[in-house]
Amino acid sequence: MGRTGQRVAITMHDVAKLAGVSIKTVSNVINDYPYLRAETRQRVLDAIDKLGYQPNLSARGLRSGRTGVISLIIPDLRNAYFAELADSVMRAAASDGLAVLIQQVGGLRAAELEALHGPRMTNVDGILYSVLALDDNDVDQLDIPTPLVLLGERIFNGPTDHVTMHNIEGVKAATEHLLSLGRRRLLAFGAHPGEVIGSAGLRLTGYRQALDDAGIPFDPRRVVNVGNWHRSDGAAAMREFLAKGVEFDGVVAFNDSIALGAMRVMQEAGIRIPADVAVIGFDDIDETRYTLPTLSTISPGMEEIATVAVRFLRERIERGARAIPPREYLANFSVIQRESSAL
Amino acid sequence: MGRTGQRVAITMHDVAKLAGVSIKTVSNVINDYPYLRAETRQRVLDAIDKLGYQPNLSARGLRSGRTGVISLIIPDLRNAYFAELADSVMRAAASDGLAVLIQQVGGLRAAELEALHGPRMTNVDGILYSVLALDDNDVDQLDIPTPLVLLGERIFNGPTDHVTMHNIEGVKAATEHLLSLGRRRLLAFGAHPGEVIGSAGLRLTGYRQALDDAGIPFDPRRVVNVGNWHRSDGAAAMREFLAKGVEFDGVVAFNDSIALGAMRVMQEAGIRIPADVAVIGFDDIDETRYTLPTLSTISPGMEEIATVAVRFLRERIERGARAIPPREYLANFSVIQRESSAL
DNA sequence: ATGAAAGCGCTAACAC
DNA sequence: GTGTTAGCGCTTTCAT
Repeated sequence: MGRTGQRVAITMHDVAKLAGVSIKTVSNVINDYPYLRAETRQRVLDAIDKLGYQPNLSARGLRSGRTGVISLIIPDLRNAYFAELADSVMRAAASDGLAVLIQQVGGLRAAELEALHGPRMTNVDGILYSVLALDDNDVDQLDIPTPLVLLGERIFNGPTDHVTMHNIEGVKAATEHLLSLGRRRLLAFGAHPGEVIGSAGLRLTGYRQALDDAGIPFDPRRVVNVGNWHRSDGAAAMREFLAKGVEFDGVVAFNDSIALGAMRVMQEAGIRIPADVAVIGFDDIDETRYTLPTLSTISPGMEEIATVAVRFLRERIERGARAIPPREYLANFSVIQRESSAL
Repeated sequence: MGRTGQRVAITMHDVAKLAGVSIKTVSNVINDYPYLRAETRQRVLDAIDKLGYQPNLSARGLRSGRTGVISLIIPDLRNAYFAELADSVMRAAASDGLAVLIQQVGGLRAAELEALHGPRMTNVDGILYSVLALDDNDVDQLDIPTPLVLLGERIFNGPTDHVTMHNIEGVKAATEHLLSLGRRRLLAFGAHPGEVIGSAGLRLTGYRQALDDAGIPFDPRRVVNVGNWHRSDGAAAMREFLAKGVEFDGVVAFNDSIALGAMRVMQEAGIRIPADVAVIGFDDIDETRYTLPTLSTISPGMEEIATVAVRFLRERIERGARAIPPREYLANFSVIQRESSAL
């Protein structure tokens, strides 16, 4: 069959014959083997050019065990956060000559396991896995032969590298920012009941720490659960919360999307932002710069996360999946003040 | 070397030995060959299970010429439109058992050509190509052995399938919608000077047709160029346009992102939407449902585009890249009226 | 209904 | 510096 979808493919053999050398020499040229006569190399290069030869990546992958492809497991590209993460990862990977196979798993446990253990992993050099459905109890599931780097907050102390953000410190800083504006009745917006180790759990901890440090009593009525973290979920949760009549003058939202959904609902209800309620989000997705008002947020250092994650993965690919002890990396964050928390 | 990154891999041989059958029988089981004794099949299945065998996709790809991977060439995932397109394509592909390798080319000509002609294409069964940098003059570049389906507007009458949207009719309907509100001084927002065949050119044509049909003279001062179609470009273009002092009471934006950027700038300038200026966009990206005001738009039938494009590509993969004459498919669109063009 | 054997295109030992 | 050869793990004739 030969090259995908085509009946006849040009192989190294054809190039070798045309250049009057052996197939090994062609391989040497392609792989930049240094000890080649310049004239030989040029003859091979000419032949490659003339025939339009392209190396067959499946064959190379089979023989060498390297495909030049890494897989990125994420819940959902419609979530702006993950779309931006994917973009950053692809840029970082591209500069290492790696292609990225994105696997959307929609937060489904079975799909995440399939992506980790299914046959597709025989075809990629490594996996970047943004954990959502698995948690600390599933650490065993991460013991796979393929080089693996974890993103996200659900699993710490796994058998491999983990690159993530300062969740607690970031939300603590966000909360302190609203406190510094004189706001005292702050919503923790985006909690997941009972969760401790996921993003929602950590961020709630950051919120509580900031209140504690400021000597402000924690009021559980001001903890608002938001199941998923899409805009629509934030809107729905805020609608429901407003119906309860609990007073508040600030919103610490656990991500930007739900902050924007909530902001929209508050504005419908005649609440002025930031005059009546100050709002801060988390993620610094692009659209926070263009909403009305623009949204203050925590920039979690996504570019840094992507770069480091790809570097860690490349190191594991090159030196062996288990050759490096597990590493933990936390990217730097910063508070971005915009109109939604202006003075 | 064996399975990626691991020194020892379990192969069909191991399974065959354990099950006491030949390697061919194992292959038959895996590929659902029907004429197998149930008992044999079960014995093989048990052995697969026991050993944790996974077929090596590189080997299968080399031998069969099928990798089960298609590539999606798009400019940029940070653009919500393409993120949503990628999501839709991946869902459609997943239901056919295909994985998707996303290649971000950033609208760069060299990168698009590389994605079409580079070695990576030997590793995928087919390519979905959202054209941005190439145009009608590059039709020859599309003559590749890999099955190919085009998306977007830059190239018509190529040698292969083309799945796209009703650009002219969609913007015409958008324009008519604002006209039906009594608005007469409408901006065509997002033009590309001199472009005819791209999205911007087609959409401008739709705008002009609607004006012509309504007997309203075309005023070139109300055609606003916007280079890229990101939010920030829309904001910048609107800022510049407002400085000119040309009056207007409606904006027909050529995509949602620039509409949102422009809306934000108009609101800063004290313009009320829709009271002073009605706005309609194009694409129906998710966030148009949550902005203030929500954005009226044209829904271009993206789900349909993704489904049909994947189906066309699958047909070409199965029957041969050149076995089917070129097809053209236009998805259905609809006008979505929201607050930005409320009465 | 199952087995034997060839070979997809490449890389990597090992010669020379 | 360059050529020969084996073999990665699978699918696919061809036998039986």
